[in-house]
Amino acid sequence: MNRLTLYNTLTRKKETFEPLHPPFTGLYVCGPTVYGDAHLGHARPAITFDIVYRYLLFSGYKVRYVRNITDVGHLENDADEGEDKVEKKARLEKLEPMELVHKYVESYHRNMEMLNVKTPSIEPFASGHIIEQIEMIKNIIERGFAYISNGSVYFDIDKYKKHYPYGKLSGRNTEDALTQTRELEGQNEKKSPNDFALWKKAAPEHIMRWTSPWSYGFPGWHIECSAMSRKYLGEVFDIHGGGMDLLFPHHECEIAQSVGSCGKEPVRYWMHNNMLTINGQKMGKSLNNFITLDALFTGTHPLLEKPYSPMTIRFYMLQGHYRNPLDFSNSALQDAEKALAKLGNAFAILQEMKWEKPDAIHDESEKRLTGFEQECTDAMNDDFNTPRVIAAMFNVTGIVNDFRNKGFKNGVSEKTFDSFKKNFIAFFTDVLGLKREITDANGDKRINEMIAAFTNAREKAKQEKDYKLADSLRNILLQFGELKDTPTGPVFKLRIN
RNA sequence: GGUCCUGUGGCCGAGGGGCUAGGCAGAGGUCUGCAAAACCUUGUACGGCGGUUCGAAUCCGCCCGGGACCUCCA
Repeated sequence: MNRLTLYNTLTRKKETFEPLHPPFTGLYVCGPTVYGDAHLGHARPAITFDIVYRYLLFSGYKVRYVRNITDVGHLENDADEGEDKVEKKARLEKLEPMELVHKYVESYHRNMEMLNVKTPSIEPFASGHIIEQIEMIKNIIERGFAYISNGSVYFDIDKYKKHYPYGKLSGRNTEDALTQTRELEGQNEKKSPNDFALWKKAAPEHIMRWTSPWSYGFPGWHIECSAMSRKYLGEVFDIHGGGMDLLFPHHECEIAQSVGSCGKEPVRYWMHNNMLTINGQKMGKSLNNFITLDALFTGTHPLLEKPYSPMTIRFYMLQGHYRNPLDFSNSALQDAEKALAKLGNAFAILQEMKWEKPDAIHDESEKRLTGFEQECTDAMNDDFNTPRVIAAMFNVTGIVNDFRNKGFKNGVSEKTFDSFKKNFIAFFTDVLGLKREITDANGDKRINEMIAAFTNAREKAKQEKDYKLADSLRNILLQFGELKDTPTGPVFKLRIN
């Protein structure tokens, strides 16, 4: 049996994955705070953990995948002061907070679907779990790790540190943080600047607020993940994922909250994806280089030379390892676009290919196709190494193309071919979640007729050696898809997206 | 300043003490009305200086460069 290993941020080592209750396993990933359109930065963790989810399923696990939506409590800055992000944006857009949340959740879902990111098993909203959050805060207070101050509740880091280690995930100690922390206004409610809010008393103008034992208010930013992961995955669960930027303070606080409320370490394997840069530069609001996914797909951002399809983005991200930084540039994306087209071409050929009895078995091909599955699973088992899976796939495209071009004269055995075909298709579609964006136009009869009219007209022009007309007809067709002249006649495939 | 990551051929990116990564571009070729596409063949490499070792791109030290978090960001 192949063993999956993954890099655990908690131990800074690759570890063998052993779920608590096999074959069941729980995966929790920090989803977006929905106050704007999803951008490239949201795509990376979504795709990274989509791969984790897909591969766990592929490996036979029964996975419960929880990815939350944060729609309350995430403040404009992390000093536990400032405005709620959702509420501020709602005011700017003149919408009810719930209306704004709905709008951006829809947009997020649409983008994720385009990227072929599978829907999680559960997608809980922070605002839908206020009661669970209040209960958890009560637990923390009962166990003495939080205090009430002016209607707000804060986590008591100093007290917690007397019993449990704080900072073990992010590898930092609070003494350093203390000396580095700036003086921030409104921190007088806290005993120590390291303390963080579990519950905030709402100002009178605050719309999003709920009743609680302490005040009419709202939950702090970190507590929703602790409360919801516990509710759906239990006090201790297998994998928690998110972006590296969430390591501190968000995930560190999650651990403190869970341990503070029940004494148990909540997460067995912490996984973090690395960040993105654009043209070698950090993606930041002040730099105005945040590219929304919609802008990317339509090519409307000034930094973009052209639109890039969702599959190009997905493929590009999978060409790099999730724990390394990834730089976005026009040339890199255009390279990826071409590479994916090539791989997709081999995939399409293979999909339609049937085994034929070869004159002779070609040992080298036989060997490589037989080893293909192992290469792919070895790569995936090694901390979800998608770049190596992709390399393994490119390594066999030559063989596939050879079969197509030269037939099976130097072929492989039926058993080898069938199992290879099955595996290639499985890794392409199920594990990597790729799909071709070019398709046979077999859905709409009228469109097929129109395409046939164009291709037939071009063939006629070619026969009459009216190449000028033939080329202009081809140019028209190329605007809508892919046209290939094959020995058996032209084949047109419509582009979707 | 603190904590951590990283430096691979023209470019992007895996690997990680001796065993071909892969892609894009470049060069040559097949096909073709031409072109494109597709396909085939093919260089160039591990930031610098020391050390460990029979052997280092891979381990260790120092130096130089890039980045992340510590402030809103996925």
